[in-house]
Amino acid sequence: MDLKTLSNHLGLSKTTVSRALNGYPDVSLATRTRVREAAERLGYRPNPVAQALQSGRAQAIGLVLPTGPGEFGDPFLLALLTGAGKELQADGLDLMVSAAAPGDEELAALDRMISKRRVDGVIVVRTRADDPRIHLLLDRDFPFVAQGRTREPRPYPFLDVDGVEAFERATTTLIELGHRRIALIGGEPHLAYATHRRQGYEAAMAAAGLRIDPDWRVEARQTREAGFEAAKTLIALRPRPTAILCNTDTQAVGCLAAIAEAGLTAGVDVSVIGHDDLPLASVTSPPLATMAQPLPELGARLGRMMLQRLAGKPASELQELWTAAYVPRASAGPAPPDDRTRRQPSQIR
Amino acid sequence: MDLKTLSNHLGLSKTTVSRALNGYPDVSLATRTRVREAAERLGYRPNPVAQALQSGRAQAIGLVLPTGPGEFGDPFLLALLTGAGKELQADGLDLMVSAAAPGDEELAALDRMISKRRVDGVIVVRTRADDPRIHLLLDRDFPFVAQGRTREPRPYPFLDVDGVEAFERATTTLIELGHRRIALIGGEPHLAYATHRRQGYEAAMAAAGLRIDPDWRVEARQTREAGFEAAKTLIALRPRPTAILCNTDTQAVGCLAAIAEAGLTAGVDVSVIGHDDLPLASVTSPPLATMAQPLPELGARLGRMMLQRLAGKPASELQELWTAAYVPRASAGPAPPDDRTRRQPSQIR
DNA sequence: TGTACCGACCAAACCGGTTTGGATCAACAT
DNA sequence: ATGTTGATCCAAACCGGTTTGGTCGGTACA
Repeated sequence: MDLKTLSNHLGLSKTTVSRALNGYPDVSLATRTRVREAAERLGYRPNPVAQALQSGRAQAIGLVLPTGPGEFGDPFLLALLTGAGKELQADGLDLMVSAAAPGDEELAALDRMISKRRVDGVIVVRTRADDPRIHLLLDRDFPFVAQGRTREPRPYPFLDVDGVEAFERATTTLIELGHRRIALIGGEPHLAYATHRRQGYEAAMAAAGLRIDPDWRVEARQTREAGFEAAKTLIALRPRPTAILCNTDTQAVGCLAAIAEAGLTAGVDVSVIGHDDLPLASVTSPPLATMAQPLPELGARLGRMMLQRLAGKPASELQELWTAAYVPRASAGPAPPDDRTRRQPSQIR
Repeated sequence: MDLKTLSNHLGLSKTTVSRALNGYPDVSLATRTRVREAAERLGYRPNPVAQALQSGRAQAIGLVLPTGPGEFGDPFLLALLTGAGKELQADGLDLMVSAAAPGDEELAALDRMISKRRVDGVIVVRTRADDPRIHLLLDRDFPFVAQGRTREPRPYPFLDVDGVEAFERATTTLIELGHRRIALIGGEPHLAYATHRRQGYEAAMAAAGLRIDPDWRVEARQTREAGFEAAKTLIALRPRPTAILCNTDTQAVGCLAAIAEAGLTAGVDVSVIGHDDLPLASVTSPPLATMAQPLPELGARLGRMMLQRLAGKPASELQELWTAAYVPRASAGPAPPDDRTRRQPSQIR
């Protein structure tokens, strides 16, 4: 059922039928309702491909999934995608997904998407500190929204969860539990959020007047294995840190394994806090305390921001910073008593 | 840079340039190469929307993600999506993703996709025993491939991992470890794979001459909580089952928690085997033995099957059954000795 | 010399919508 | 009687490609 068939059927021109369906006022109300009823009854659906050709808009948003070896099957991304997809769908936009490993492959996928004009905008996920995707999109003046911030000075729309604040709070939480020797397994510095979280940790330590031993601050990749190795090094230090903050839950899981292997108990001898609240965080032993992001809501908001961007809202008004929630679990407990006494001798005397 | 500009630039007609680029033989070789070089140099890219309108093919494949409350952020789906996406991309097809909860919403999403003709084919994931999506697609004669089988009698393309074989093997493995009282936490019967896995369990028990106590076979939803509750019931039985097979890892994780709560040790007092090899399976305590599916390969194969289907290959030649791999981990250990002796008294005397 | 055929190229139609720039006609004003 | 105006409706152009059904000049064959 196409427009021509429908208009013949009604004894009207294509033009009038089209305008009637789109609610133009130069079609009489009577005709308008007659056309709409016939369209409904005959199950007429405008061909979106033809509409796209005419309007120049593809009615679709692109999303390139970074699926590197380490990031395989990340629940984080799927949740984001779901949230954004539903929001876009409500406005008749489809979601076009392409999977590519970070780096050239990913940039090529992005380039293909936008130069083929199959999408009207792009959602960039897992922004990196110096992100070539952001450069590409800004250079081409192509509409996009980013999940996360970069060092890019030009304004662009983003939605981020405040990593500084999150790790400030995680660190403060540990300090309030009596910890003084708090270590950090940070992420690789090219990841924007890794840098932010490190800054939050440093700020909270400084605010509490606690010195950070250089040995306490290590960098590791976002894998379980890297977390395991980094934690082993930290545990071997003397005096041993009583708490370890991990850049992500994935690392934290490796960290828990290292603690167990050393014959120590996580949450008792050494406390651990991660970030992301991945599904596995609640099933580790002990369950992992972590900073949670409201993933479906983040995705939904990204979708809505994309719509607003396409509607012409300036980038500078589309920049939001959300706050992570602390999820207390058994891996974060009070500092071991001997440690407390050593650091607070006045209370003993 | 569109076709008209390019042809003006070359002093040729749109027709000739189009035919040159598409390699028609009624354009002289000289002209053909000249056109191709100019197109390359000027960065001409045919507008896929215009091509889609003309050809009637959308150059995209649809995929509806079932994202119900319980299945939020399933790594399984993302891996599948990635594998399929890469394969399709190689053939110039994009992947259009829509997220919807199983049920009416999901069917509506599917209906929208195909009646809008925005996709040339559909990949159906997580097939259910009596799947309305399959009915819809077969009724409309719309090309698709399914991940998993249903009770549908009409032939259609599918790629499935043999659940019967997988749980036969899991059961046999437990029997070889000395277990005799083996219980099953099955999935809801409307899930095709749940039924298959149950059949495999029953077949292996029968083949070993072992009776299945009716109490040992319970059904539970695909959640951690349901697995926890089901396992609690099983553990309370006397004599207690020495091994529990779980329909999915998600349930198995709950099962492990129930075992720990009862003061028992998984892999020693009660062995557990799951299915799927989710990332979290390797970090539970103890690590979870499970049956693994080669997810990226499954996705890639689904993508290639879709291409073959579009190329006209008959459905009956696009039906594959793959085999899951057993991943031994500490949650599956030898049967407790007292149990063995009771069941094999001849060796004691 | 006529005509059949072939290689190389092209104008126009087409895909299915939307937009542009009228056309038609009744009511109203001058 | 003559414009003017406003309410309706429509033919044709357009979006950017592909396909159809040619044209045109030259060579081969009878």
